[in-house]
Amino acid sequence: MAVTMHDVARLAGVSIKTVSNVVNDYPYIRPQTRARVEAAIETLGYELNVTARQLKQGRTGMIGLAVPDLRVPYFSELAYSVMRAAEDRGLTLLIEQTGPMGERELDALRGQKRRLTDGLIFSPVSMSPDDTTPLAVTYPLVLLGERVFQGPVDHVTMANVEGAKAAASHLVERGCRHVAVIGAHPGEVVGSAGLRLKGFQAGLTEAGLTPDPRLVGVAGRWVHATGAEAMRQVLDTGAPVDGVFAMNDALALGALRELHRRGFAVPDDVAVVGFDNIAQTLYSEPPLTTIDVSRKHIAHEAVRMLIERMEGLDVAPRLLTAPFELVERASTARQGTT
Amino acid sequence: MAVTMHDVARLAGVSIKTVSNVVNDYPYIRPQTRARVEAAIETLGYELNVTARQLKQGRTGMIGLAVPDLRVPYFSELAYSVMRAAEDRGLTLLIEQTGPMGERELDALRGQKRRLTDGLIFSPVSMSPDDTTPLAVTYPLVLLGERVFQGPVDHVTMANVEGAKAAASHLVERGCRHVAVIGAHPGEVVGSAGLRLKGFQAGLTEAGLTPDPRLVGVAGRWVHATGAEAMRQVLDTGAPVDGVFAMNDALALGALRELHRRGFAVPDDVAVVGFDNIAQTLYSEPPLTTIDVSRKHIAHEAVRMLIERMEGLDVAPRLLTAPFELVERASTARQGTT
DNA sequence: CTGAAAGCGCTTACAG
DNA sequence: CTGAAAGCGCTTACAG
Repeated sequence: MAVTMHDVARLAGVSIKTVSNVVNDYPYIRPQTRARVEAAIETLGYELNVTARQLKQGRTGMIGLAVPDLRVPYFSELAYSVMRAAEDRGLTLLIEQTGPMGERELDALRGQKRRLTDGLIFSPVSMSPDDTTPLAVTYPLVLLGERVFQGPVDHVTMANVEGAKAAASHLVERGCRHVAVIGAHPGEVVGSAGLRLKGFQAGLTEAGLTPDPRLVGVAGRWVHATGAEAMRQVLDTGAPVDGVFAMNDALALGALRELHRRGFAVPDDVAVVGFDNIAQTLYSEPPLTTIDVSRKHIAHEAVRMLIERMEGLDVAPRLLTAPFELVERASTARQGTT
Repeated sequence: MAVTMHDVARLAGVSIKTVSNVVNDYPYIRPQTRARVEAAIETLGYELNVTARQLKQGRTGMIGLAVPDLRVPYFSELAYSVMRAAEDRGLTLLIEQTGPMGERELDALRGQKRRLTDGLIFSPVSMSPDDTTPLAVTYPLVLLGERVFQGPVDHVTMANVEGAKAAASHLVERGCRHVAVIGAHPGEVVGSAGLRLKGFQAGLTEAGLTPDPRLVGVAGRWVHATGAEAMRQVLDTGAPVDGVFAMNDALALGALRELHRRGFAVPDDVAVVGFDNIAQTLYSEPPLTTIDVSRKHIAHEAVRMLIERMEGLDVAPRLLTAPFELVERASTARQGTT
């Protein structure tokens, strides 16, 4: 078997309590005792058995992050940020995938992995605001992302309405008069699609423009392919288009591709704004203006709230809204400034 | 405290051994005993304590995957594939980041997380083939990726030379005569940069072309920005260019951008081939021809080899080379076929 | 500042 | 098919 504290204690001539004290940086240890123990650890190549500590302490030091699909840049970048935030707080992050459509969300919520973590940060896709009962769990849980739940848990969301409104305003200020929106989910009002549509239309209305129903492109999933398809449908209506707000960057990149295919110049013929500020928007042709919702901020706050719950904080569910920022790039540059 | 096996045993009127048997699907249990135990589990809401099992069994059921940076699409797609492969074998994957330049590779190799996993799949970036001593570890380890190590461990690599050669041949067959390569690391011969350069030049030579030193673009890191920069430098030499092989897709997308900026049409003026087949190559403008090295295959084989080592297989270090495939898209379409 | 000892909740030979 | 019991390797009051 492996070297244990008992072996170290024996060699150092102390009790295992003292070894434990040294390993855990307990302060009041006589320097020479500490030195003897450390020498013994070195000699034997002792390493703490984390599992035994976990069993005794009733904690694992791990937290879970459940996202739909790591292949989607938004989620891999989110995972990056949450992992960094967790490390900053001395926690290990266990990433789990719930499937592109959230097929395995219930597994994540109540599966055996929950016994491996002290809490969960959960980014839902398929859960309906109508049925929040699966969220009534007995462990610390923080919800992430775009849906608004009245549920019994803490929640970090983003400025969907305000961000979309800023995108619309930016396009109008730039001179656009026929602004399409890509990514709508007809009938959905409390999810990110509904909120971003609402903000977008508010931005147009405030500028004195009337939203044109022909310029609303529907896209169920928010990926490149559906963005191109929705752009195609909008253009096929024959309505004039000189600006596009896509509800996320993947849709925007798909729309960009369809615009190119049809011979539209971006930004001179059509200006485009996305949402999320994923890394590849820096390198699209042209680089994409987008709404940054600060994943770093979201990650940091989510970890902070989760730790508070893990430490026993007992207050009503909290809702935090991360700030946004419009990042201007070439896809909305004014003519002649490209 | 939580409900334990003892509580279940008491309620069901059996010993905890029997409860354990039921929980672990031990076959020979009298049906009515099993039913009583299952009823008790249901009544009490019992859940197995995974940590206690881990301590007793000396295994955690987790394996680690150490990659540099989840924000890089190649690695997030790799993580996706490895997680799926691990799940297929009943293992939980713990993803770790070693930093964009591999700053924390040694931590991953010998840090405390290694006590949380039964083995490690490690994708190194900064480790030198000259010093493989950090790889002489006491736990099951499988190396992933592009460097060739003579080290003491199993290794899954990809067809770097052959894939690059196929890319070069494809460009030549298509009619290119002035083919640039992007991503070279001067002086490096056994890493992926060296191998892909070698394969590329072999492809040209075999076709009777002479590699032009002005057409070798150096790029330390392989990201969009350095790809654009390397493309710029190659074009600035004034040498004619009608084809580009980029050593990975990120470089290719950066090069694509620089070509657009300068007014080159792709593929009509310059054809471009990348390497890796990351998802966004499907949606670039134009979609990118690239070398697919089958992350799914790599992931599956790496997990398989690791499990064999975890089960005690004691043979000499093995080297597996994943197959490749040239994926043709519009960035190398012949004139008139776009 | 340090020691002796209980116990976290399982699994697993060993018996029967 | 099932039970009694040891023990995985720690942490932690409790004493001193």
